Amino acid sequence: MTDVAGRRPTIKDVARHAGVSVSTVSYALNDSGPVAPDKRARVLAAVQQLGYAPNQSARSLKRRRVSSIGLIVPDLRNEFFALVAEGVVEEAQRHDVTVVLCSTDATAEREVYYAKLLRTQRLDGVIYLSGTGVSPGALAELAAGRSVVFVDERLLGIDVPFVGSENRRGAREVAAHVLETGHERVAFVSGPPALWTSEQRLAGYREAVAAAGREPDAAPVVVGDYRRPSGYAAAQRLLEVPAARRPTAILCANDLMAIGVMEYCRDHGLEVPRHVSITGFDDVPLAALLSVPLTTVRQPAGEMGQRAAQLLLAHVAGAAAVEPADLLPTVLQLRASVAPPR
Amino acid sequence: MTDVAGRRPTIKDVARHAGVSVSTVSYALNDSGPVAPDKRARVLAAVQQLGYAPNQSARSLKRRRVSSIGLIVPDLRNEFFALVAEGVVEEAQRHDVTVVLCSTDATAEREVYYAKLLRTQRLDGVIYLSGTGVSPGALAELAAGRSVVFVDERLLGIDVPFVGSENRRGAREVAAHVLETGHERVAFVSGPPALWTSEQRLAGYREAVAAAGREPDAAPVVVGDYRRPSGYAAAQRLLEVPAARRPTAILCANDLMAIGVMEYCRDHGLEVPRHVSITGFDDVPLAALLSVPLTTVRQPAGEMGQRAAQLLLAHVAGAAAVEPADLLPTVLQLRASVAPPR
DNA sequence: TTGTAAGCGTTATCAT
DNA sequence: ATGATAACGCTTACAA
Repeated sequence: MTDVAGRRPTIKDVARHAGVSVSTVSYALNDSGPVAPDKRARVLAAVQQLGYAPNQSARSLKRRRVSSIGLIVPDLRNEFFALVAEGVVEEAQRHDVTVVLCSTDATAEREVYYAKLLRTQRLDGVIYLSGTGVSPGALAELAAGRSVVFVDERLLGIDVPFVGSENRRGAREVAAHVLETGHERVAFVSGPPALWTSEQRLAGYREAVAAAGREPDAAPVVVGDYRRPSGYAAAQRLLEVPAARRPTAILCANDLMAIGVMEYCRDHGLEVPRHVSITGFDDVPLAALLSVPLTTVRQPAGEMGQRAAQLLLAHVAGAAAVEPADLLPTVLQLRASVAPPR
Repeated sequence: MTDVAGRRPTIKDVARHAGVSVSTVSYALNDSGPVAPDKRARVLAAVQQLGYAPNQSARSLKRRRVSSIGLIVPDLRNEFFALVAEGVVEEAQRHDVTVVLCSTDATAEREVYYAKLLRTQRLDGVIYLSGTGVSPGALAELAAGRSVVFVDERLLGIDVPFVGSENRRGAREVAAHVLETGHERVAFVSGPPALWTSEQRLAGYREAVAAAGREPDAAPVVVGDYRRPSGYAAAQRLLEVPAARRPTAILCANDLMAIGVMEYCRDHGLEVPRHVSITGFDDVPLAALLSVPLTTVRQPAGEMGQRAAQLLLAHVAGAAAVEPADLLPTVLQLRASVAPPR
């Protein structure tokens, strides 16, 4: 397959083999210059015979770009992030661009580690799904000069392209739905305070409560962290009170926490939705498959990833330009986990 | 932050700034040669001031390795693969090695595309989770000379390091459990025929059936494809028959198909496990959260990813050597989806 | 149309 | 201990 022993063939080997110069080979392979038909054929044949593949490092060094982008996600085990990642990879593949996967476990430490790493790697761009909301020097630096697109989570104080969905409207709608169903005492389990999505979803919830003319006191908020156990803990705090003060509906800032709440209910003999109605946010595939299918708000996860990649690649690879993207629409998913109280 | 306008600082800039030669800078930064303490300090200061970060393309070109590995997965939306991916990324991070994510949607076409791509990229190695079992030229070529580790799915006819679990024993155990529970008419929904895991799990099932002294006829097999809809379809075929011939237990070659079977049951008024017992394979996190928690076989997904990365990096980066890895143990997870018949 | 040669930014060899 | 300098393999003026 190769004809040179030991090392992989280089463009020089191909040139020699085809009896042409290296530039001709390069021209032929990249369509970057005129090449006589017969020489082109000889080049292609030589490439075939030698099993030649250009060295990307050399190419990147010369071209000053690496044809790959970074993808920073908090945790692939959260289906929402997995869906976004699939969207990104699919779009990147269309442009023969490679995706470097960085999973941070939602820790600031690892987010910073990767921000630095990606800077060193001189990637063409980065798609950033923050799990912490922290915006320390390293991240600002990452964004500086480099092409970065934030997805899902928006970092304040940095002016960077962003792809997200209508968190606020989604939250308002699902809350309004619950209130219209007749619930008097509702509660909200929010995400981590520093995050834009947390803030937006909470705001939507409060708007709905206000629009329904309820006292804010009748709509308490417990702080969670978007993970399942925090939903469980929140349920404990909310439900271990005298029945008269117990909320009849618990709205959660994401599906994972809603599942945590459901687990608590199951463990403590509370039926959903008979005793407690529950809602989530994201509509992960799992949501519809739960013991009690979860009423939630769908974010177009795959599309978000895809659009982010389009946006980035438009900057980077001169791909077709894309609208700077407003907030993508969310869709209310009505399922069995919400019913009138009592 | 940078002092040269427009372009990013190079090692030359650092050298000039620190008043030393480029080789000294290189020595200082890589601990690859002797450097006087004061000069080292000056170099570090210059690096800091200029915000210098070495150009990876140049470094890779020179070093002849890129410090990154490829990860080919069928689909991150399958939690099992997401878990493996997390394991890989975590281990890679420990060695400052970057992971290039390739998601193939379990199509041979995309598997081949990525196999070629990774070859061109001259990655240091590839971790390969096949979703098709195809082993055409491109893949063999990928494996040739390159460091490749297969995970979960083993490709026959190629001698390559492999990390997997005891599929056969796991399947045998769960099947034995179901049979011991008293089921007379059982059925199996297998994975795609070409895959090693399919074949192993089917073999385990058959062993258990034989060990229980049952006629093979009393234990039919329906072919699925490891995806949810194929489980649904299989259930339809198995359950739309006269009650007397209907299996009382359906064993599935993975969790996703088991979920599909459950959906069918839900849609057709069949209670699990009262009318039908169901089992899966993988133990994805979702399995325990289903309306009826699923009896299944746990594969140590994260650990598999981690070990694969260790194995690969030992080859590649001279990391600590690792045992060539036998099959990792599986663990039977007994849950509510199995009960005695009737 | 084709070839020669000058970089791209590192690393590492070899003098000093 | 330090510094020139020659690769690494490719792209792309520029020359022929």
